Amino acid sequence: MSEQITQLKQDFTEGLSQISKFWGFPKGMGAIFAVLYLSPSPLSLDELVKQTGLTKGAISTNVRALARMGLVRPSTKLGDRKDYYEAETDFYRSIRAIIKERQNSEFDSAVRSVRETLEELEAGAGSEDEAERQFLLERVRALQSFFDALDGLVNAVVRLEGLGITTVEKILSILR
Amino acid sequence: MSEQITQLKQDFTEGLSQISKFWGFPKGMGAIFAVLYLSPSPLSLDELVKQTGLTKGAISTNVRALARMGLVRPSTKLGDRKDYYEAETDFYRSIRAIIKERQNSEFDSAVRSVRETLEELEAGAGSEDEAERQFLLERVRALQSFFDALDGLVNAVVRLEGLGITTVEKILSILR
DNA sequence: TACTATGTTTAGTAATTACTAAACGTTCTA
DNA sequence: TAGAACGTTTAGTAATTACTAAACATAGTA
Repeated sequence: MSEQITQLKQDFTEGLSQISKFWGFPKGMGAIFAVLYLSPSPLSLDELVKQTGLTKGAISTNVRALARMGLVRPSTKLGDRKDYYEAETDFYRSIRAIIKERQNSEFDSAVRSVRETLEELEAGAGSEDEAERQFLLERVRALQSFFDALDGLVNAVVRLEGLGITTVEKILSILR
Repeated sequence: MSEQITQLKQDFTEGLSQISKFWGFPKGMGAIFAVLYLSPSPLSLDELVKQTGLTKGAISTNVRALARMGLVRPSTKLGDRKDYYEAETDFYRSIRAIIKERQNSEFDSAVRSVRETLEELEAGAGSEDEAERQFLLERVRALQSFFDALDGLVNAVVRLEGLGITTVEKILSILR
């Protein structure tokens, strides 16, 4: 492989690592995805070890996380018991998977806790601090309805089969 | 202030701390915002120290970060040289500010690096590994156009003056 | 059955990040 | 000008996270 192409791949991998880190994922996860994305065929764990410089353990955990997020697909070769992985190339599909994955996370439980706060506030009518309670009620309600709007949007996206460029463009046309 | 309300505020603060952490911001940032959000009037740094349990230093840096993100607004009282802060209650406005803020970050430079990879690939026509080059070109191009689509969406949102529930609902109606 | 090839888990380490405590700088007031 | 009341910066620490190395588990093969 030419010097230049090796260099290009390295730069690209570095870039995706940064992006990964930026979004709160491990740097190594970005690197693994980059290597898979630039490979024309699925790669085994060992090949990933070679190409990323990470150890088996790190690859193993990160690649499975990627698979859960739908950014990577497991695949197998007949008569070969190695696990192979390849990059998902339909990013819109991945986005949906990521969102779905996140819905079962601590994020959702945190959002739920806001709703609980709201419910308790609503239940506590007529207590001593009525004025304050009203104020809090209003604020927490506003936050909750913001979360609900986001949630509606996210769910709509997740339910879609074919979110693609055209859908994005339709949205854009509304926004102008 | 009643026992119960104190408890509610604490739970709420805890919840926002989690959410903050989940999105890759410091836990303390969420706590600061929560306290401000539940306060009917702007709070000084010292009051924030009391109510969050963090130190002046931490408050100082975090509250300024919040201000840059548009989640919090500085305010002043006449004849009082303390800095006061209050929570932004229009979340759609905050979202826009956050996105804007992020545009000048390492994220953008990482995305730029992908574009550079692409340009180099395009420039390198006719080298030895023509087949591989073509393959890489295709893949990197696809990623780039995905980024472009996202970028378009984000920019459209940022440009909007009044992204509100109605806009979100319009989007939702398309998506169904 | 033992051996080999594989992926996973675990215990410890390195690196990063968020925070504290205290020094510092600035501005107002006496 | 000295002192007080602030907010900011800094140097060090605690807490968290991502990783490594190696033990482990499992399944296929001789």
